[in-house]
Amino acid sequence: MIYGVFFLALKPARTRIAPSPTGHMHLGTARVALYDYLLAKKTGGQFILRIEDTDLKRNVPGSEQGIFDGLRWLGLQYDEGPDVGGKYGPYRQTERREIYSQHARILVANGSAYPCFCSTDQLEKTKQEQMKRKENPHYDGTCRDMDPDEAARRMAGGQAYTIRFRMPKEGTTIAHDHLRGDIVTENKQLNDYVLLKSDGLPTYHLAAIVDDHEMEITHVLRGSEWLGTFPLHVNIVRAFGWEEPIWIHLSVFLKPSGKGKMSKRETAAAVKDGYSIFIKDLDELGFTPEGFLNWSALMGWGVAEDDVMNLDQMMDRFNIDHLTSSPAAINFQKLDHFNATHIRLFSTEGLAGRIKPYFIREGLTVDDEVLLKIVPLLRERLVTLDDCLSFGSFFFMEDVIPNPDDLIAKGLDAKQSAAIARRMYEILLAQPDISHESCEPPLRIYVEESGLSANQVFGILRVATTGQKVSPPLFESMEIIGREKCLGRVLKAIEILEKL
RNA sequence: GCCCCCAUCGUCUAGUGGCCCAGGACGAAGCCCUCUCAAGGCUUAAACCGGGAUUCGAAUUCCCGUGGGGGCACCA
Repeated sequence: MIYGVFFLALKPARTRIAPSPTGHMHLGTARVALYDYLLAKKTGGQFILRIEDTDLKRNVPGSEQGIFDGLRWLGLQYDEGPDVGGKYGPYRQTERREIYSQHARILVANGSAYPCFCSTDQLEKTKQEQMKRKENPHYDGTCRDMDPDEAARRMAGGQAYTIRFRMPKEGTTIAHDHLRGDIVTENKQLNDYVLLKSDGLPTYHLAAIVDDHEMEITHVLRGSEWLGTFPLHVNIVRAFGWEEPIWIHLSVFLKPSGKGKMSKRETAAAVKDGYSIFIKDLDELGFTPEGFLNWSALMGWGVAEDDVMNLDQMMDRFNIDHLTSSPAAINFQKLDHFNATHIRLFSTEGLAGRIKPYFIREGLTVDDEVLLKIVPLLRERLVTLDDCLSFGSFFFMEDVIPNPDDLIAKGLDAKQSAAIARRMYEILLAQPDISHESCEPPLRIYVEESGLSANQVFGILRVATTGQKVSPPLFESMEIIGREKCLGRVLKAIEILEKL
C-alpha cells in the first residue's frame, strides 16, 4: 500500500487547460491553469493548452491570443498548445472535426448514440409543452428508437441531423470525483444530450471527452459548473470503453460579498477600485504574476501555514488532496497583501526592472543609476507596482512644485516656516556633501535647539525637496536628488513661503 | 419546479474520532519603533449553521432541517 501511494505520486500527470476563446481570460481560468501546471510539473508530466472553439457564434477574435499572452504573463508556460505544437495536436477543436465525427460514428455503431432529425423549432415546442405541464424539460425521445434503415435513408437524403447520446433510462450512474467522492445520479434524471451538432461540430460533451482521451490527459481539473453533466461525461467515457481520468471539480468563486458570482457590474466596479479578475488588466494595475498566483492559489487550496509562496515553492507543496470544494468569496485586500509581500521579496535589480515601465509610461526619463538607488527606499512601501509613481516620480523630475500650504508646518505660520527653512538651508550649505550621514546629525541638533518637533521641521524640508507630504525617508531621498537640486528647491520654498 | 454540490472567526483556510475551552493568514483594534508613509515587533477581539443519532469521547461519522452555490441548450 505504501509503495502504491509512492508510485502513484511519481506517475507523470498530463493536465490541460481548455478555455473557450469567448472573452477575456479571467481569474477562474488562471487558477485552474495554475493547479494544472503545478500538478504536471511536480510529477514531471506535461501541461497542455487546448482551445475549445466549437461554438463558432461565440468565438471572439483576439481572445485566443489573450489566452496565450495571459498564460505567459503568469509564467504558466504550456508544453503543448496551438502556438507551440506537440504530438497530440491539433490543439484547436475546430481543427479536429474529423476526429469527433469518427468517434460519433463509433457510438452510433455500438448503440450508445443515435441520429436525431428533430428541428430546433420542434424541440422548442415540446419544451414549452413540458414546462406547461410542469415537467422537467428534456428531450422527448422522438428519434431514439427510429428504425436504423429509415435513419440511414434520411441522412442519405440530406436531412439535417444531430447525434444524441443514448442515456440509460434505468438504474444509476456513479461518477467519482477525487474531492467529493462518489456522486450518484438516477439515470432517469439524465437527458439524451446532443453530441454532434447539425453543423458537424461537436458539443463540449463529446469534444472534451474525446480530446482528453486522445491527448492522454490523466487529471481533469475543471469548475464545478460541470458537475451537472458529470454523469453524462462518465457515461460517454464508458460507452467508448475507455479508462477514466481522475476528475476534480473545483470550487467556484463568489463575489466579495459572498453572494453569487461576479457579475458584469461587480467586475467593472472592481476595476474602478484598482482590481480586476481579468488577467489582461493586472499588469496595468500594478499586480505581479507572483502576487496574483499566490493569491488565487490559496482560494481553494488549504495550507496550514507559511502561505507566501513562489511558483517553485507551490510546486513543492502542491497536492490535489488539499484542494477544497466549497465556494470561495474573492477578497481583493488579500490580493494587495500578497502583491506587496512578493514585491518586498524581489531583488533590487528585479524590482527596478519591474517598476521602470511605469515611470516611462508616465512620460518620465529614467536614469538607471538613480532607479537602482531608489528601489530600496520604495520597496516596502509599494502595494502595487504603480505605487512607485506616487512615491518616486519626483526623483526623475527637474523641478517640483510644492503646494504652498503644505510648506507650512503644523502649528506654525508661513513666516515661521520660512525662517526654519532658511536656517536649514544654511545648515545644509555648510555641510561638505548632501549625504544623509552629513546632513541628518546637524539638523537633528537644530530640531533639539529650536524646541520644535522633528515632524514639524523635517516636514517643511520634505515638502520643499520632494514636493510632497508623503515620501520615502527624507535624508536618503535628498542624497539621491543631489546637493544642487536640494539647495535650489529649499531656496524656492523659502521664496514661496515669504510671499504668503 | 427538478437535480446536484457545499457549510469552521467578517474573508481565505488548518483540522480525516481524543493532540482543539479549535491553529495560521488577510482585515480590524491597541501598544512599541518612527522625519511622513510604509515595513517590522508584540498583544487583543473574532468561528465549528440548527436539531437529532452513533460513541466512553464528534468540528470531524450518519440522518433531518436550514442557508448558500451550481446546473437543467444543436453554450462552454
